[in-house]
Amino acid sequence: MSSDDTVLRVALPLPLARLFDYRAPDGVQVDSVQVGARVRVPFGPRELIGVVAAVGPLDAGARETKSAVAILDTEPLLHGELLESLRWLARYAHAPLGEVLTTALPAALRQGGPLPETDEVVWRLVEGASLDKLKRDAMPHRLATLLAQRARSEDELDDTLPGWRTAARALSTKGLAESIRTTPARVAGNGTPGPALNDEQRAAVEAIVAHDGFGAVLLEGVTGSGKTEVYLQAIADCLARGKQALVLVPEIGLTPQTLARFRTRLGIEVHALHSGLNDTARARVWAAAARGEARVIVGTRSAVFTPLPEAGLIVVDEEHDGSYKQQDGIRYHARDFALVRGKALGIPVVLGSATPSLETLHNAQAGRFTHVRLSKRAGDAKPPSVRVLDIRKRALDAGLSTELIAKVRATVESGGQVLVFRNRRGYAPVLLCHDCGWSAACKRCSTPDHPHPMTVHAGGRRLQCHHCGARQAAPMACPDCGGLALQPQGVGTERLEERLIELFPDVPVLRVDRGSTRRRDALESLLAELGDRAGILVGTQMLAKGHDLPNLTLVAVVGIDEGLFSADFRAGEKLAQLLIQVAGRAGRARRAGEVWLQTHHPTHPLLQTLIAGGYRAFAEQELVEREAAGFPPFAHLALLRAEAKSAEPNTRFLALAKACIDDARIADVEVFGPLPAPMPRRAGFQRAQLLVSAPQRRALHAALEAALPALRDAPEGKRVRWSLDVDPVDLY
DNA sequence: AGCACGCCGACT
DNA sequence: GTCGGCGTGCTC
Repeated sequence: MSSDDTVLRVALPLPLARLFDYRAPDGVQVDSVQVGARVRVPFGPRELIGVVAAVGPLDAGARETKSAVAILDTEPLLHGELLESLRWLARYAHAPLGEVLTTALPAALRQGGPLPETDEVVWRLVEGASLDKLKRDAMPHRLATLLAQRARSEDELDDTLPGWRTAARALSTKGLAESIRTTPARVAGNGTPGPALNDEQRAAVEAIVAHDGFGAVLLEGVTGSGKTEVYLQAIADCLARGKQALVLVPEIGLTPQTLARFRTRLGIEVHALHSGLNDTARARVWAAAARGEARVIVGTRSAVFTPLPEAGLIVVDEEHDGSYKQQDGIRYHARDFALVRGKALGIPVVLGSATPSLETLHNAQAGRFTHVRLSKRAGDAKPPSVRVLDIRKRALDAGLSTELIAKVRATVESGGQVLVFRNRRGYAPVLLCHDCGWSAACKRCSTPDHPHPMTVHAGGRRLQCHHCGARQAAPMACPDCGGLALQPQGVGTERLEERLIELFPDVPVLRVDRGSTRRRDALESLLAELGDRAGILVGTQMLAKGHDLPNLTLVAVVGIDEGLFSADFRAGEKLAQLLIQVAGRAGRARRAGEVWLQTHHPTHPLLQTLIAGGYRAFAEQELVEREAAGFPPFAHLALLRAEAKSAEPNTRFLALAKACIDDARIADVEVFGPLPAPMPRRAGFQRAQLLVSAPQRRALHAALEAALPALRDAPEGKRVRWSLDVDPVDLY
């Protein structure tokens, strides 16, 4: 075949489920273009950056074929395992490859930028440099003294001597110091040895490093049992074998403390990937990983797309955490994709949690995962005692019972710290008119049947919708009856904070939620400021993990009752995980911890099971119920969502989808709906959904595969915004 | 997803 | 008389 008939099949960043064919640019041999290289191509009136997905013969019936403008990579940017895993993801999510690649690549590379240089710039003193002329303890002198010990990289200097650059320039002008570019050393560094492991931890490390090839290990360890020590030992072993390690952490788990601990213990650079990085920095870490220079990468969800040419281990910390699931665009689950990659790479994948997801527990019980447990808290820390406080018919003060207030008082008076957990931010969840019963609802998120209340903020002066973000001033008088009896109903973190400050004017009261802690390190500095002093923390689930608070002895859980009666089949699992995680904050040091749980439903089965038997007992029972009800992990789900200004296009489109799936006649596939979404209106859009369920993945995918082409072409599909979510986590 | 083309309302 | 609203159709 002549190469005139050979074209590049390019995946473009478009929601179109097909590839586009181009000829090689003028003067470039088609055969020299590699699959996985980026290309700049003309597309209608504009130009796009795509990735060559295949090089192959021109389609027989093809019409015009344009030429690509330029090939951007001589070596493919994506290749081998990562490219194949991403192809798998595109098939699994029923998403166009181009969109998957857009999600997976750092923005700077997606937009056609060059693979960044990853050479380190290292500063050193020139030979025979004399520091005598430098003013003692001035910046140049301090820098020169550091460099006299050994050469240091710019990154290292950023960490150790802020503002060093001016001094470096001065030293350079004086001919005392110079900078050189070097390829980062690949040696495993000299780590600091950690504490001796207990028997369980040692067994866990052995279970991980024993794998020669793929294997999933569920590391189920109670809070404070030292999971991180196990990760660190397994990573050290991985590094010693000359391999790379990838660690995934939840969105709020990537604190400077965590990184510092990894760095000192492993003794080498640890590359962080999180939402705080700019595009350039992100691309640099990606490049360093792709070149095998980055040996340890710690990152949040999207770090699962890091290339690992010399992979040795993947760790998914807090594997049950909801932030691993991407909720828009390509709806991948980082934990599941980590397992896919681990299998393709032939390396172990560690899933760690104190409260494993039911999916993971089920996999472990089915023998697909190795299950290791850490049941003892490290050191002499004891598990916290739990007390359920029945508040039926009790007077409450800003949601707090008299007993609880007394307990808080006793705790802070004895110098301890208290965490008051309330999973509702704002001042109050509802603004109510006591004269006529009117309550403030979000105009854009409410329907006549489903009013969505606006949350009261700023001590009662503002209203805010937590779903669409709408904000407005709180009305002075009731819009319905004109009465002046408007009252905030219920209690949010803001109101709790206000009341606790009044009750305890002598101790610091810190509120920690999305409203108070917008900046990444704000929580850090708040907690650092508090230190070991007596004080009260009020907050949402942001407080549920991370941060060791050794002096925290009382956790007060206030108002989880809404969560006990949610319609979502996963609500119980999420609540149980949250309660265990929050309770785990208490007493991580020598002082024994206590958890006080205020509820109107002390006999609720979830609470009873959780308190009597812990998460384990809850999970066992929940698995039985899920199996009986035919819910995951005993069935596989896909959710087709549709959104439109009015309800009819949604129903039409989803009815067509149902018909398409039914017509495919795949055994055991069930379709539920079209139904209004649990939140039937949001930001002015009517929302509906269709749930597809099958006991086997294969059947589910066959049904979707059969139905999707027709749905993409159908005119009904153009009148709605629709998306498909395979393995949905939230059915909202 | 963009972007162009294409037919109906309030402005210089 | 034009500027611009967003409906629908196409992109190798």
